Amino acid sequence: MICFNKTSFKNSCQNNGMRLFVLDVDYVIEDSTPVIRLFCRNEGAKSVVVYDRTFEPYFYAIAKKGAKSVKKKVSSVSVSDEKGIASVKRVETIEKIICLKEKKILKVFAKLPFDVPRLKDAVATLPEIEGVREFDIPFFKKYLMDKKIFPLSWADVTGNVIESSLNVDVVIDAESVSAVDGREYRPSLFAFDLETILEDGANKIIMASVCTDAGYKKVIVYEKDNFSESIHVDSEKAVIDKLCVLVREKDPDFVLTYNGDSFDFDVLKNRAEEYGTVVDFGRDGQGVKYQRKGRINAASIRGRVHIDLFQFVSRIMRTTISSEVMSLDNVSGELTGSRKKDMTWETMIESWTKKKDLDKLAEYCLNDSEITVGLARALLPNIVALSRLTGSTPFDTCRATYGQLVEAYALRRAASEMNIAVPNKPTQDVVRERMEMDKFQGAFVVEPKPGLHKNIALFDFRSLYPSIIASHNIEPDTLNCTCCKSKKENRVPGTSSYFCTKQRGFIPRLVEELISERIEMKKRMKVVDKESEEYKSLNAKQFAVKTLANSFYGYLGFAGSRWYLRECAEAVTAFGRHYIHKVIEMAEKRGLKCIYGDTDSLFLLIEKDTEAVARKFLKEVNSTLPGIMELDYEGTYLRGIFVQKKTGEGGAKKRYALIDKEGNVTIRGFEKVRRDWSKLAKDTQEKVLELVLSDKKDDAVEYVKTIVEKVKSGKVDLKELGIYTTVKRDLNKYAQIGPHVSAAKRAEKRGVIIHPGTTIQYVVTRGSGSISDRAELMKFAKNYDKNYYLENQILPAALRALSVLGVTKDDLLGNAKQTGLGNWGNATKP
DNA sequence: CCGCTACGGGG
DNA sequence: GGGTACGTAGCGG
Repeated sequence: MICFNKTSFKNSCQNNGMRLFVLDVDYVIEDSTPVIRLFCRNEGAKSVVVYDRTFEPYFYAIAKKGAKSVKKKVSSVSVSDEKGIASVKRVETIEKIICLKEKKILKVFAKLPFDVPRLKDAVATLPEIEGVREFDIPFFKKYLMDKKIFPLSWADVTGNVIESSLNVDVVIDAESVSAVDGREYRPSLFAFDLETILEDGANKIIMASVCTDAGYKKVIVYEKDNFSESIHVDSEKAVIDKLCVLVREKDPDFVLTYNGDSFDFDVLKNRAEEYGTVVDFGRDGQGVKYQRKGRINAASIRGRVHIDLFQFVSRIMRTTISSEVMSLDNVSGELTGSRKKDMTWETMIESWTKKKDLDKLAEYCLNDSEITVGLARALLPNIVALSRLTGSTPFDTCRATYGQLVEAYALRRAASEMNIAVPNKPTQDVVRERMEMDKFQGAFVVEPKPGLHKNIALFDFRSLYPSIIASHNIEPDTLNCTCCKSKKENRVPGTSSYFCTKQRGFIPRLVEELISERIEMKKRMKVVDKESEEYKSLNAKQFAVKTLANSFYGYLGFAGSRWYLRECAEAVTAFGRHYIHKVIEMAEKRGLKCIYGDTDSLFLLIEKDTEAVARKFLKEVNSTLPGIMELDYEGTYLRGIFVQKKTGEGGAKKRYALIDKEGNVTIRGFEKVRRDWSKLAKDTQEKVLELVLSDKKDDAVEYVKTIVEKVKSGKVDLKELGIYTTVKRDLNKYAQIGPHVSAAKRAEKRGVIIHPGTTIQYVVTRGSGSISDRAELMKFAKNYDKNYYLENQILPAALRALSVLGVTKDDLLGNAKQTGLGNWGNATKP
């Protein structure tokens, strides 16, 4: 522990209060009392934990009209079951807003957070009670809301220093805790990464690397190597122990991983258990804890924040990132420009089993940690801004879905600012019911006019759905109100529903505020130096605000939502279709053809004076749009290929490729980066798109022909034809035998051991039977099935881009009388 | 068409 | 633990 003068701290804390930066929050039970723990840094970057014993669990109960002596009855409620006895501690009468109206309701206190869900059932079943509220909000969240404390912001704390077993500089027993402004504090960062090898069904640790934002970089290894940054220890166990020592020594606020929740921490925990040791990264000596969060287990470290960047990327950034695969290599390459070191998985295994080039392996391992720190620098401003905006801890923010962001924000604003008793979460049955309902009509899509187009202007509505929610006052409580019944205003297009025009709804109010805040931020950003800290922080804030505003529409139609109403979500898309129709109509009146439109964007063909005509059109459209609705002109593309991609419902989905004046190529919706396609197919498709966009269709066809010839000749390197998949379970537990399982099973018969978690690479070989019958692991493949690779890989990938230009399979095959390679299907019969 | 299964990232 | 929460492509029936 760092040497620290507790006496001076004590004086300061009692007299003036301490200013503390809040990193994380939880609670424990001590002497049958809930104790909130705030994990903080003070202004001198010392680690401080605040104990707050003053916060009591409670929920609300709403009495029926005319019910008598309700308060007394509720006060005497008590539950006794196998979990023990729980009694209502006390009851207060307070005023809260429910469905836009102020009401007197009961605030029912309990002794323990755990008692709340039990007591609320007992209270809810009383004949005098109409309903119960706010029993379903985690205790620590309720604390943050009621105290108006925001994570990653400052709090003023007074109290007494106490002794504790926690591994921190000081612990305070708080008398008061309140939010306060403070300077920017940058949490310290510590990334780590493991390299492992699968042995006897377990992932064993080969080495671990660490990298801090202060520039400390090391690799912990237990085999000899000459890498300059290696720390040598004598066993796998020693790697774990040394890693823990480094974490405690560097004492970081944030521990960073890429997929640590489901990989690195999982491996660490399993190996530590094997050796009877503990992954002691935290401040309580308890090791890593797993918190179930839906599908994943979130690895949490008491007193530090484990940020799993993969979680944040795959949940929140996914729509912002153009790569379809959210691997560290792709994501880091796109966001920071640095990619992973080139090392195939096979090389890695070979390096380890043969103990050769271990220096390179160590260097590769260290690079992963360095890249993770770099990626964190790019992403943390967004995580921080979202935490501050929604009031969620960074631990929760980086693992949140869009729905959870909205819920956290709305809960905060409603409960702690607007005195609203928030609606309950739906029960499982209600969620299921909502999900089983028929899908409602979604956005308007103009089917792409397939083909290669020139001089394309792109327009889109600025924040279409948020603007609609705000402009038309859309939320459950304003739908079909009694006060606006006789009016014709604010009707949902194509329906008889309407939204109130007299009383502002809670959700439209929040959304409108978010939109106008963002406009202010954007304005400020225009006059601020782009390299400045202010600009970067504004950019992160406007991203947070935009993300949140855009999520409200989804939340209105999300089955798990507290503010769900199908009619509201339907109304939003109905207004959306109405507006985009209107713009297309205006374009067509002016002779501008719409070649593709989706939800809020449209591509118009403008043959001559593209820019000038586009700007004039924009001005005309905007003069007709109501309120805050606005169309933007995004720019012009020289050429674009548009393709139809049939999906089950709703027709065409985004699939197009564009090239602008500078030669920048944008590709959307093609499968160029999916790993279940062979490299040859992906490369072919990319090359074809590039050639077509450069107006070289004939060259593209010729190019594919050369590839086809190469495939037919049998001379393609098998490495180009491998298809990757992961074997997820024991091979005998698969009910459905796909090609990869089949290949793995065959390999097993030849003595290869394949455990769950192994990524295999297979090739479809020549012979008879189904594709599964002929799939072989790369290392056993002697040849390849020309027919399969043409039919299922090269031709579909190439035609995806070329068929819209009238190119057929026969064109690519060079002639129409292919007989030697089997059945080509009916579609291509001459 | 529906219903079930497998998958994501990591090594 | 103020309970336990994904979304979807792809295939077989």
